[in-house]
Amino acid sequence: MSKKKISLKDIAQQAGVSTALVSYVLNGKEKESRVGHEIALKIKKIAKELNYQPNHLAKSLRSGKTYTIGLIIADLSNPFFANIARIVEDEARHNGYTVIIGSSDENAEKSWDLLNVLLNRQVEGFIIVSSENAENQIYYLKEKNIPFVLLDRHFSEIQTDFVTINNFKASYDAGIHLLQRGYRNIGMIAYKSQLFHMKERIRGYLYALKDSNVHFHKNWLKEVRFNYIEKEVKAAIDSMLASDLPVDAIIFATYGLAINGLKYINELHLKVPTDLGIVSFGQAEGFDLYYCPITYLKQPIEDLGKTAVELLVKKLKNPEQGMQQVLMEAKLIVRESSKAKHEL
Amino acid sequence: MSKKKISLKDIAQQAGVSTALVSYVLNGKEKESRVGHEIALKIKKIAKELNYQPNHLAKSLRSGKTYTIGLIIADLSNPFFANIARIVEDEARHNGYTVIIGSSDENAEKSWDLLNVLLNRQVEGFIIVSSENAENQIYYLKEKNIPFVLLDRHFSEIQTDFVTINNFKASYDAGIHLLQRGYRNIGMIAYKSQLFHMKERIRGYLYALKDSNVHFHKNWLKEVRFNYIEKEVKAAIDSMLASDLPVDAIIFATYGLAINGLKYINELHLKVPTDLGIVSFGQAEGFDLYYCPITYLKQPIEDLGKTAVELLVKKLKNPEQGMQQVLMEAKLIVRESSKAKHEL
DNA sequence: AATATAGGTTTAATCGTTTAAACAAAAAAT
DNA sequence: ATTTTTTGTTTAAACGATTAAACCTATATT
Repeated sequence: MSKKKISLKDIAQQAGVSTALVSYVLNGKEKESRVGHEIALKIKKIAKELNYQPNHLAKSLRSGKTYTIGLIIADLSNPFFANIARIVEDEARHNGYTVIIGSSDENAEKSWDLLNVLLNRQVEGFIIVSSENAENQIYYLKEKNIPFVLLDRHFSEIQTDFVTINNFKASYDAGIHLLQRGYRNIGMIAYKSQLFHMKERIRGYLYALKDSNVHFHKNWLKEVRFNYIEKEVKAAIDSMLASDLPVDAIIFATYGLAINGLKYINELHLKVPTDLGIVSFGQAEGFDLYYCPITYLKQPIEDLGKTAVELLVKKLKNPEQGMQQVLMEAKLIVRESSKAKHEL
Repeated sequence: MSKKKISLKDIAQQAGVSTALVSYVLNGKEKESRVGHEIALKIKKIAKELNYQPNHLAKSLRSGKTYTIGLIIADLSNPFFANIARIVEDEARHNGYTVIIGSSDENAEKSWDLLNVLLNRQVEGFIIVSSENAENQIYYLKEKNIPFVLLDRHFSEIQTDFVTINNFKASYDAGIHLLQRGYRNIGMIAYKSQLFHMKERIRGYLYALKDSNVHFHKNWLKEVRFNYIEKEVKAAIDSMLASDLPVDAIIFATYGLAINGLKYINELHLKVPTDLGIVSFGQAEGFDLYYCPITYLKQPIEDLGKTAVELLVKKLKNPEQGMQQVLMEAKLIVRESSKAKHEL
């Protein structure tokens, strides 16, 4: 049934010429290589007839270029990242690259695994949404001079190419927004993480309070562990509310935290925004479904993904390309959950 | 900085032997090939020292096996599919396979593109969450004898391997559930689609009514177009409610439909489940966030993904492997949105 | 007429592996 | 002391493509 794969040789045989000619013609080098017009036509015809599909492996082996990039995603089950993956794959393909995606599931060890599998596969470069404790992997890539671009998350202490949003500003904006709307005791729930973007989100929050002369109460900031998210978010909220200076608004540093937090807020029969104002990072349909649409920081997903590909491709085409770092703005989408206090 | 890649040849040189020996040793064939014990150790040591990483391209070219499978996903931005992708990638890697993922975005043409790119890349087989109108692609693969497994969606008129849930039964269960809870005028919003799983969901719904001797009112079933989902879902709901036999419950045939529908139901200030009982296919955090947790059909995501890989790998290892078709059960997770009428 | 140039095609090396087959030397069997 | 067997190693072809170089032949230039 399935006839064997057609190779250059098969075409050459049918046409009664050497494989060299076939290669020249099929790669559009008939001019430079002065292939006879007749024979060129014949070769093309036969190639079409046999439905010739070049073997990418052979091409790559010979040329040293695989036109493949590795995409390591911290958590593919997160819709934000899944969307990024979709964009990256699409954009890369339009640039002639194929993407191999792996989800590290926020686990540095798995990330190493993936990195090695992909390197074995001769990927030319990486786009990485890094997980925590993966610094060594980044250093490794740097040392080996393997091109890569960090996406969404980067490390302040390692000089690399990256594309992220300005997390400090985004968080700062969120804080200022709530303050302007009349909220005073603003809490933040973030992940306990060494990752720079998370620290920036916290820093932005703190500066918003500071710049507004609101005295920060240490009980307002909660850092929960990824692996205990459900339990610890609950505890965080309990604690924030039980304090002598209970919060009247919460900023969630990620979409996942918000989901957990809002669920618990429902359980407690607290009303948003009457009892608690809410702003969250990330976006997802879930926020639209909440009885009170959530104010959130919208990240330019498409732009982030496309730019990451663009930078990487630029670097692959030109190894001399200098460091490229892009910061984008997140946009605060204001909705019901942060309604002005005086309107409540 | 980055020293050139280490090849078998380099190791052979250092050890003062031929590449053949190195290959034997590094592939654990020292026994069969009677390699000297001493030299074997030496080779291993050098390989480790130089941190030798085999070139997968060369291996594949020579052996004809790429240990790569293509995963074509109808819509990677859908969390359900993103999760499937994550599972498939993980499971495949544990079986020694690498996955190249592409999102067809419910577009048959893009799906063709992907298919060809992946075939060029010499993938050994496919796992496909098919989009509509992709029958020709399936026939193509069959004709070419290229192994593949359809996942989540399959075509009733094409004999293929597949792994899906029993959509008829799931939908039937949802219908019966609502009827038992006292709802009488049950509507369904589905996609207008030739895809078998969608037809099955509709069929299950209709049979649930029939078997319960509830007369089906043609205004209760709405099929909306994917590309006009927002507008048409609204129109569907309006129409269902305006009818002389207005619905008191709705089954959404997919997660995406539910999101849109629930948003609109909020806009209309209708209360779930008092005004409208709800059951939906699919799962996502969004459902938990709704003021009234949504009753939904939970699909065994992990099982689906793993089984698809399993079937494909089995087929790759043994081309004689006969047709494999697996139907799994979706589980109805009962929550507030379908509360018994008499308890309201 | 001898030489240079252009036109058209083939040869052969190469990329990094694998592996059947050939080869050589030592050990065992005659 | 031969022959056979075993053990250890190398050779070389193959996978499917690319491409510099070599090679013809015919025409143009001197």
